[in-house]
Amino acid sequence: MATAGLGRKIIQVEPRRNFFAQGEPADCIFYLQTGRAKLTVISKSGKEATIALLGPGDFVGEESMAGTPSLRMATATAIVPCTALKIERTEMIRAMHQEYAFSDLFLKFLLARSMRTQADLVDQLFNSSEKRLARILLLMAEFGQPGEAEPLIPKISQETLAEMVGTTRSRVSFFMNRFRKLGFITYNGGIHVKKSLLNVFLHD
Amino acid sequence: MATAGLGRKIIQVEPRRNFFAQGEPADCIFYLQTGRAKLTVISKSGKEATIALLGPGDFVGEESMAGTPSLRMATATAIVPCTALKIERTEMIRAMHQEYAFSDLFLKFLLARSMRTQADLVDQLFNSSEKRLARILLLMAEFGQPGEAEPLIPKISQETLAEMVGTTRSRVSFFMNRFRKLGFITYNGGIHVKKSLLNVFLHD
DNA sequence: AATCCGCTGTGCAATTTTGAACACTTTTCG
DNA sequence: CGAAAAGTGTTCAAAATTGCACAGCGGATT
Repeated sequence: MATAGLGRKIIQVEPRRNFFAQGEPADCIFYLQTGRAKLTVISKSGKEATIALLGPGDFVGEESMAGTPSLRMATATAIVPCTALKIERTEMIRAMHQEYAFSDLFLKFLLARSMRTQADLVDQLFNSSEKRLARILLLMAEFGQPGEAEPLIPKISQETLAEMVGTTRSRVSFFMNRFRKLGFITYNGGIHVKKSLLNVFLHD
Repeated sequence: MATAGLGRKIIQVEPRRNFFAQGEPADCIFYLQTGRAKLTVISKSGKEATIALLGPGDFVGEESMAGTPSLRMATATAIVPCTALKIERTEMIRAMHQEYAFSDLFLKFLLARSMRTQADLVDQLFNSSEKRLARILLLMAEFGQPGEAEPLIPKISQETLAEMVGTTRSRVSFFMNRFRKLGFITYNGGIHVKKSLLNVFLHD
């Protein structure tokens, strides 16, 4: 990052504040250094869906790098205090042409993101909402503290989970209790996830 | 393409034959020059889903460009006779570092694909299967012959449509007839689409 | 302490979706 | 050609999902 000469514009974003909002012109891209953020979309009918969680090392707002000046397709919101580099479109293009390492970094990110989104789509096409909830719980656990056997998922409302799974809150509540009875999760000031059990359930 | 020195390995793929199949090692990428192909995924339970249609100018098999040698996440199948460049991973990396124009081309493609997949995911999260079918019909019409007022969608089975929409064939049959009664489409050796009407329906 | 407020656990009726049938109609191909 | 295969229109009961509604349960606010 430093060698690419991009260390200039560092910004801070407080929880619940936006990096940008759906519909705004997309003229810059962010590189998240610390914190957690989410990407959400709002439908015409007012429903909200969370389509991605973002952490350190993620780029936010790639749509700005597509050809013609376009608009933000989603809203990026900080969950906890965030630090990020703000990079103008033109500056980003210059950096990518100048630094192999940097363009490789961005390319790898884009590929990873694209494949993850594709996996989400497949999940949505194939699985029931119960399986999808199980999958999201596993992903969130991993997102929190990678590698731990029985991670704790910070604090997240069933409403938000419902947005991510693509279902209703009452459904999430129902499944969460089922998972609890089955011993897949424990509620103890946050959600503890038994990865092994959940994994078995997820893969049939 | 020519300036990047990639014009060597041209391959032909006949309809119903694969560029590659889900689970195989991913060591090369294809650049589709002529023809039509589709990307499908098969679930553990044997269900099939079509997650993208591919045409001239599309890259196929980007997963091979992700860091560590990985596996194909989907199967790419020719729909009509296809001509494509086959590019080895290492060669692709070299070309991208050597030619700005080429790396820009690939980057734009990746961004477009990523955004399209994201839109598909959002569609899946928000809309009913009827709306999703309407959307797929519109996209397919545009994919066939861009710009025409009342395009004809080549030849596609309800089974395939169902795979793309993420529903069952009987449901597709039901909706297609509804659309016909409402004048959104006509069956006349292929499917004629009244874009204006379908658009109105889609956007509430 | 009393109140408000957001989140959660439940119940239930209405609606949507699945999955599997069955009868036809086209296509494909030996 | 004629049989086999593929595709289509339609049912229908079973299952999953939605959309509400309402009650309890902290935690914060005054």
